[in-house]
Amino acid sequence: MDKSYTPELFESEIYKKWMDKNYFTTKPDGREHYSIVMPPLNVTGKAHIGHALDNTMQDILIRTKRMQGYNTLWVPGTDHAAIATEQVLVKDLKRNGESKESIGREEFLKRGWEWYGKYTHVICDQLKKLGISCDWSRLAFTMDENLNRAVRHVFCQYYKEGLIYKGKRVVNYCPSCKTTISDNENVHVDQNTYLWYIRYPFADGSGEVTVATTRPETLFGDTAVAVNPNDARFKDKIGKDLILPLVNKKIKLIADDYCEMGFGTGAVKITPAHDPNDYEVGLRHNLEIVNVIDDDGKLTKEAGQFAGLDRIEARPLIEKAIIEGGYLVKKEKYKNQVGTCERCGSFTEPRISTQWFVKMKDLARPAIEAVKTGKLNFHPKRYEKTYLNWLENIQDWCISRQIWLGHRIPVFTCSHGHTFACEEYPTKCEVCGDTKLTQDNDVLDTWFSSALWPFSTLGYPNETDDLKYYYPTSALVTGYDIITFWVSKMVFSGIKFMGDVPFKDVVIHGLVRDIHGVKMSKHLGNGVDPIDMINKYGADALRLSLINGMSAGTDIKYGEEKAKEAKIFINKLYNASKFVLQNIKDIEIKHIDRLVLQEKDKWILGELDRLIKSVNKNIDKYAFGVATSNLIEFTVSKFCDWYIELSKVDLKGDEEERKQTTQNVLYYVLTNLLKVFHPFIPFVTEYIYQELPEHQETIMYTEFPKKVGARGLKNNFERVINIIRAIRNARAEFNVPDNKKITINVEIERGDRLIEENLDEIAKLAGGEVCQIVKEEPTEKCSKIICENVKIYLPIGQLVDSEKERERILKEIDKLKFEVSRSEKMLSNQGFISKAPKSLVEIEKDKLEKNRALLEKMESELKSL
RNA sequence: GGAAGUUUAGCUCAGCUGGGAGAGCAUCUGCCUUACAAGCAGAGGGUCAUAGGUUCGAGCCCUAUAACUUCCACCA
Repeated sequence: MDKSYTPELFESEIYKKWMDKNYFTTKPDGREHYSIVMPPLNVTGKAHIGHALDNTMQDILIRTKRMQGYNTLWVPGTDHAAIATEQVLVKDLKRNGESKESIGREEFLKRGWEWYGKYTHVICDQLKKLGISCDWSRLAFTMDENLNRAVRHVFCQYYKEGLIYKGKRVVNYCPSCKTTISDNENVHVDQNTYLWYIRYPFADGSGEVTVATTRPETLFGDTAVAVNPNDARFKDKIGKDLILPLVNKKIKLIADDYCEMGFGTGAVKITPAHDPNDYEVGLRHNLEIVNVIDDDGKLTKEAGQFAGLDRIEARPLIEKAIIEGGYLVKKEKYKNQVGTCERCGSFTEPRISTQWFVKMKDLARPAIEAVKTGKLNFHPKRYEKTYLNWLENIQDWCISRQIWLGHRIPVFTCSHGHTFACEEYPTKCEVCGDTKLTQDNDVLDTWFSSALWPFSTLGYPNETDDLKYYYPTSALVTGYDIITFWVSKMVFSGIKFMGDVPFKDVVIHGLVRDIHGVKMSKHLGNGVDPIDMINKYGADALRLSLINGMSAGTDIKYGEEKAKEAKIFINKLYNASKFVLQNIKDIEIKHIDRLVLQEKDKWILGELDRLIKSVNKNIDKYAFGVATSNLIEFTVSKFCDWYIELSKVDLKGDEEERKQTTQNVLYYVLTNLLKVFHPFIPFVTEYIYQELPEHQETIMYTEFPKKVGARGLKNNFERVINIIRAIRNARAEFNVPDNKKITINVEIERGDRLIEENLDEIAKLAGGEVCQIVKEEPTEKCSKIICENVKIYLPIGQLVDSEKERERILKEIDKLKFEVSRSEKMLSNQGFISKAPKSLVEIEKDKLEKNRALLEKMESELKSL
């Protein structure tokens, strides 16, 4: 082993070995399965730190379950991320003076495939560096032919059942991406703008109505003004004609409940083409629908002189015209929220258009039930609310997108106007046999294919063995940001097409933010590149730094510092392992139960047992952060700080049996520690494991420890630890430098074998030349400590300052007095005696007794000073 | 407008079914002790956001308040 921990020397080599040996691949067999499908990675660009977190969590589960003997399948995959990819491609074309239209749909798709082919391996290679143990032989892509088939199959199924329909709706439209986007992708941002109050005069000259708007440019699309039917101010005016400013068109004043009486001016302009509510109003009142914004976000000819102008640039010009026409009543500052496109950030426009929809109500119901009945569980549970709230208020799902990349809607129309959906490309019309067919131009929302992910990747719609065996999957690990986007869609799709939930547990994690808690973004340049971290600190360090201290479902503040810290810890583990290995060369490995264990051995094994139980429990609870902090705590504060130091006594001693026991315990503890650590930091644990005597081919397939296989571990070795601590404390207090070895004299009660057997250990760890038993206080000047029923005399010569000694004892006495009075108070409380658990009362009584005795001793010490 | 989360040491955060406030980093002191100076030993540092309540007992449970964060939502 190298002198210090250098992950770059072995990580990629180990990964290659794992891959070469096909350790990650699996197929159905007789065992119980544990399966996860990886949230598909976007093939745009590179892995970010969130991917690292998400996949590390999955890997922890998979590796643990694999070691526990399950048949573990982890399906990796990528997503075509249509809108984002299309944007990149279009930009590329533009650079070469080309466009989508100029090269045509077929050629464009070809380039898309080329692009995917080129970049898929980039992100996969990055994840491989992370050490994740998914079955790469099953790498799926949402656009693969078999997944395509699943999409078409599902679409047609919906279509046949009448769950898919084409309809007119006001939907969010991004003029920059030139496509419809879903409500989810429409991000509301605060905006400081104005509210324009505009006067709409009655046609007959009998006054006017003032309306307020934040979007004056939509005025050209107004086809009515609405007031509340109960509003006394307008009651007698309802039905009269108003003159639409600038256009000079007559529109009616209508009454509709949608208009709230107390709000604004009491009158609202109705623009059915550009506002979903107005559209509803329009339907009720049979209003004309006038579209004033075109595909490019420019005003249409309806806007007269403003036609062809960008809708936002036109705003001040329209304002000017309104003022000049004498229509502006006032303009006031106003804060509101506007929709922006999640991908490109430009303002979206609500626009009436014809789109494909999935009827959601019936699909949502069983998905809601699944959570309510506990078939599907969120971890942490509070995210059920997000999920339920969304499903319970579900709107029909707009699934059509006006782009080219993606799954083209499998709906065909013949020249006679017959329309039908078809799974495979049809040769003739289903109705009339006409062979002149055209396919719908739109493609499906990316989430339509992602919704099928848990079963499409397992072979659906074929009834494959994989599907029978691995579905439903065991857990889904993802961020809370896509619960509504994705998780909910998988659930209702799974229930609908597979008859069962797609997974039993949904494990939610938070977002990785920068160290100040700000969302990482390219724009701010505050992102931490996981590959950078791996290169600098190793994959294990990156993994550990992301997981350690993480608490379920909450955001993580992350900075490079954390990876550095993690590496420092792993270095510690590495060095401890090196120490063990150096000291167990050529030993005969014995089963732990066959050894004659000393008290310190029992102590560390007892601690190990507690650790193993805790790690098992916390992995089951998906509390990985707790598991790692227990692991680290054990490694540093139990194993390294104490046991390894203690072991040196026997390793260097001349009692062969003791030495062998110690060696075996070291071996046993390290082996088990590596195993329980393996799911979290797979590389270094494999690396060290391979150095151990009697190792197997890989640590990956060793049994995950459940408990320590030795009996009678309970003991009170802690006494020795406390004594050592007390001596160290006293030394520090009297400024005895660590390199000054002293004689430690202990006066013990008769038959205190624990102390008798650990004199060398006490000497070694407390900076003693020697630790010896005395019958009474030595004659030379000593500092005296009472601890754990042992009197300790430290002959530290001139350094003993009787004033200091007195202070020290007084401090001790104060503490004891406080403790005693605390116990007395508790025990004199009738409520406590009668209501608290008996064991607790007993413990308190014991404490009181002990502390009283100790206090007495200390006080007599003080007197003797 | 609705909902959720957070508030604990200078910083980043743990804290189990309620039973004596914890870790890491930072700071200070002493040590290059034969696994590790990327280290070891020791120390200081907290009105657990505020105010009530339940309880023998509250960081933890309940109610209200404040600040911050996030998600959802079509109010001109």
